[in-house]
Amino acid sequence: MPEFFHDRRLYYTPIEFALKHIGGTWKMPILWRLQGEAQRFSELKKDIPHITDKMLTSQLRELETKGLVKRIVLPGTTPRVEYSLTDKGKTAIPVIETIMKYGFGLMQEEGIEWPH
Amino acid sequence: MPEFFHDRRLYYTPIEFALKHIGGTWKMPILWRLQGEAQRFSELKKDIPHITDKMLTSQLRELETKGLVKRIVLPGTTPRVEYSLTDKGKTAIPVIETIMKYGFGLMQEEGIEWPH
DNA sequence: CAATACACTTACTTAAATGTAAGTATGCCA
DNA sequence: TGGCATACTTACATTTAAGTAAGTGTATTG
Repeated sequence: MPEFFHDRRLYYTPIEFALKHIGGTWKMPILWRLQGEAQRFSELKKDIPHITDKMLTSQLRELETKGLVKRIVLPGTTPRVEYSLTDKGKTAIPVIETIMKYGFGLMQEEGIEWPH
Repeated sequence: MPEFFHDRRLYYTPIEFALKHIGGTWKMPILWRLQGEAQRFSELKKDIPHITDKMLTSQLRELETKGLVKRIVLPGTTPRVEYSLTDKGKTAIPVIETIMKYGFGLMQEEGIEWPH
């Protein structure tokens, strides 16, 4: 049977497994922003329109749990937390790029404008 | 605002738009099987473990509506229907391949065996 | 001393995706 | 004539993802 259990869940395909890591509304947009420099919670919030505190926190936690993102509490009095990609997280970037380009292509076919 | 309406729905990113076309549990596995030759409903059902009639029908309908799949009723008495990729559908294949390879990579890291 | 910034958490609700089970029309085959 | 195959549809239940609203603790700023 082409299927497997992992972490109390049954997967049918490698695709499903991949999307468990980077799928959903917010994970890819978050990972995408973490290319290059580490970003603070508040910076991610500013950069990703519509995301709520709760979604940003929960998605970052899941990405951390899966080892794609690293969380670093900066020293100091006021809370300051930085998020960055791990090596594992970096391997997702070309995948995201492929999907994003595909999405842009579909948008173009539909005549959808994207504010650049 | 980097966002747009399409078909009564609000999208925030091209990624979301792309996954509306090929996302979910079944769409990519279906599209993947339609590479090469056209496949009959019953062939797809046999090839895709765990998929139900209802899921296969609904996902094929959505893919048809979005123009990725073509549905052809074969002449004859008994119902015989063939599904194949449109040109638009074919552009999804390299994207799926990328995601699938990424999924295999993640599985390997986790030591998950895949019956080949 | 009150207001604000930051990075969260909690409880609850809504919406979307998926699954279960059964039924349908047509015609063929034994 | 009864059972089976094909390609569906329908009604319903469950599961998962996402959203809403409010609150928390610490510390700085005016």
